Amino acid sequence: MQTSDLKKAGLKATLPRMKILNFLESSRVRHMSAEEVYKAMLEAGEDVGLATIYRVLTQFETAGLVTRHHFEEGHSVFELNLGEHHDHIVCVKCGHIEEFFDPTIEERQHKIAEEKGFDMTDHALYIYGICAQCKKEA
Amino acid sequence: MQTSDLKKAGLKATLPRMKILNFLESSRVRHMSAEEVYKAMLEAGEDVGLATIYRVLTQFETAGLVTRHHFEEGHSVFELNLGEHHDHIVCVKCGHIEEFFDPTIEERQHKIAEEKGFDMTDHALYIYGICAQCKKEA
DNA sequence: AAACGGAATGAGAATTTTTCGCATCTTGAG
DNA sequence: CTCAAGATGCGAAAAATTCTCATTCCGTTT
Repeated sequence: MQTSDLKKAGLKATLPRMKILNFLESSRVRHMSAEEVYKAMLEAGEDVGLATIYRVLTQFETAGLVTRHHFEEGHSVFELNLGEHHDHIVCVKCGHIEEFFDPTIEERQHKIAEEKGFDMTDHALYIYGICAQCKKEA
Repeated sequence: MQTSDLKKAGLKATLPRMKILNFLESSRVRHMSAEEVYKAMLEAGEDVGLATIYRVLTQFETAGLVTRHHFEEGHSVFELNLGEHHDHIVCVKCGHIEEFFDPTIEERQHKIAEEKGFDMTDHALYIYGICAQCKKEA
């Protein structure tokens, strides 16, 4: 990451913002709550206040750097945007998440929004189920 | 509604549960938060505790009488099940909700779950946008 | 129809998640 | 280097939801 990435997004390049963006880019976990980001960063020795994590993640979302998801857990989950849009299939047993992209569905969604007279701004598709691993273990 | 509806769902037919089911069936608003149900029932003279509303709506969800949605507002929204599955397109300006059903999307979803090795238990598709009315007003 | 046991309710306390207020500190412009 | 605007940190405050536990209700058994 670079300070220029933040500036391009219209955000001042402050230390906490750099640290958070940095952390998201280096994290192998792609979907995290604000709390999880906070704790993981603490463990990594980066002490950024929880309120700041919330504020910055919301700014990142507005700037399009990050996507906020509302899974079924009662809190927001954030994911760094890596360019390509995709949807999610979530295991209701173990929380395992896989991503997919389906052009047919995308196209139908646009058509539906159009038919209903909406200007689509966003969309979210979540498939819930039991993953292969959990099926085996059951 | 009948006490038998609750019994069929495996729930004891208590007065609060009857009142809530009754209320949902008679409400013209189809998507409501627990808080909204609570307040609307109060105004209608039905005093059921908020904690009970939460408990009962969760039980109804488990029993399949009701569906819980996670829109972008940070709280759960409940909808009485009327048989046919459908998805939602939500106006991000005024909160207006329309429902739709698209067989092509449904089919693709099943196929995707299968490909990924999941047993699909549920799925949720939300399209967000600006509705025709709000576009006019802007 | 009276009695009983287990489950359900109500009210408020407690949790959890997220936002706010404000004093202090940084960033970026000049 | 200086300064103002904006950002951060911390704790308080909100908002959403769950929990605790004493009391009440439901359905079954006498």
